[in-house]
Amino acid sequence: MGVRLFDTLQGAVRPFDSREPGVARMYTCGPTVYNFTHIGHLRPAVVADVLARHLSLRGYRVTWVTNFTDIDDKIIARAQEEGEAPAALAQRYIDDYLENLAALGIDRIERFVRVTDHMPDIVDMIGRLVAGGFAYQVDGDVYFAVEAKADYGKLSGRTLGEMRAGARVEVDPRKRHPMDFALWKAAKPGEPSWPSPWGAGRPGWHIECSAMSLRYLGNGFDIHGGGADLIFPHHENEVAQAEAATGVGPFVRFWVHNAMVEVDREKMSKSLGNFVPLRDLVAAHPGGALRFFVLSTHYRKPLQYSASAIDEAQRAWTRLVQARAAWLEPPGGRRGAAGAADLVRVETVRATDAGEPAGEWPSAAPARQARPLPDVASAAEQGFLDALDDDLNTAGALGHLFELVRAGNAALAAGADSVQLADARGALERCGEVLGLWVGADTAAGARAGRPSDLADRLIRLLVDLRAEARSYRDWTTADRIRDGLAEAGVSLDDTPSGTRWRWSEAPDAVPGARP
RNA sequence: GGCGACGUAGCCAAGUGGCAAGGCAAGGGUCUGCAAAACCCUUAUGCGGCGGUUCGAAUCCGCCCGUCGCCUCCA
Repeated sequence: MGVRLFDTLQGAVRPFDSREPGVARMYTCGPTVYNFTHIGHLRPAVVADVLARHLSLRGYRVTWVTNFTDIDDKIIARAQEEGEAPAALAQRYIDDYLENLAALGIDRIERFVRVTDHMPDIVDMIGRLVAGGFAYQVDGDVYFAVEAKADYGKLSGRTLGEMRAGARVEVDPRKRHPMDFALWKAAKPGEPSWPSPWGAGRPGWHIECSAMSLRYLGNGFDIHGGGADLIFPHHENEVAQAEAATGVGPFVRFWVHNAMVEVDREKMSKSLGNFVPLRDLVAAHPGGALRFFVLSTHYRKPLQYSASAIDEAQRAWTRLVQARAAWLEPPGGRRGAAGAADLVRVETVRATDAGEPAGEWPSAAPARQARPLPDVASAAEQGFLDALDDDLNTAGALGHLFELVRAGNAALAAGADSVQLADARGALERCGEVLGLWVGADTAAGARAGRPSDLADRLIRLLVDLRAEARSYRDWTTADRIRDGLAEAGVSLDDTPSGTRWRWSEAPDAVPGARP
């Protein structure tokens, strides 16, 4: 079927086709770095990361560029409040953002670009706009003339006449049209500035993304992503600038926008002050669990944030992680080969895709039927990938993943060993990897505690063996003491008919030393 | 006022013309020395409301109610 994506400009899902076959070029708008990153910034990054991973899987070489807006009015204002240089303040929050990306396994970004590193590109582009009659100079400022671009408003689906100019901000009387926006702002005394033909100043907000995306990805690149709150005016203005400057459209083939993260049914945002710093969440939850939370809702629907919603997501995520661990190393090791095939047939109520007579509606639910686990696994993986193809339907994809988990766990409970579970385990591993769910799953607790994991593994194994010995003598006091002590140290034990398996507890609170 | 999303179980959430996925929570059972984990069973004759189209509607159309976003801070 191929990948299909919703494009904001056309307002519909359509098949993804890139400018150059086999290559997908993507630009996402990063944060303005004047405050801590919150989960609202995380959402577009996770969505783009999954999109990048999925496109790679579907055979595209993915180039992904994202930016930092590291100079603007808010940064200057904050820096003055804090008595700090704007560049230093920006760097602090860039570091915060990068740390959070790393904690979440967002590792497909090929290039981070900063406004302050691209002044020549920006000045050059503004110059072209002025020369082309799309921009004009007033004092030391340069404005884009929206009336010079006949299709202005096409991305956000509105016309100049429909907009209430000045509804929230007083209109600058020097502008020719109220909607005209700044490309270049003259520097006030004491502000950072860069030279330009119009005098010392700094770029307006929108021009940077046009200039940098054109430089690194070329005109007509494939995907431009970001939060839905950027559609107007930011992306609208980007389109206008870029198409005015290049004279050739379209600037971007697919505009991909995620809906907002909300708190108490209100958008989370830095300006409303209702945000939770991402670093706090990262300290308390594995990256994979946070990704699960974001991906459990389709990216074009609002996502309600709450602490309990995160906890619920982590519990669900833990189910995936535990299945993955259990299938790799069932405690009993090898089993006899006799009757092995029966162990991996699992009950399933899902109707098979084949077998329904065409043109006839089934009148009753199909009877339960046993299917070989490898078949269930490949069907689940297929369903998972089809869901991602369908405009990145991650919530639907997760449904398929849990069906696979139930089938695999059932086989495991019936006595299947790691060899018999290999297909299911492989499918689970691959699917989870596309969503980046295994971040923090393996050694989360151990690594946080800063313990050499080899040593910890050996000591824990020793205690588990001692407990097994105590249990064989029916010495329940000693056995329970070991189990309780390990639990306190963040290690959970799973007794099964064929032996005991241990794992790091997913609750970081239980791990001494996990927090600084 | 304009433009655009959205409303599915106690909660979260897929599904966009033909059997209402999945998860969390809850209850019951199996397993266990007791637990935990895992497994099995149960939980929406109904998808915000009212009309309409259709053999058939959560899905298409109309009206209404409600929530959210954008209309130069924003991911």
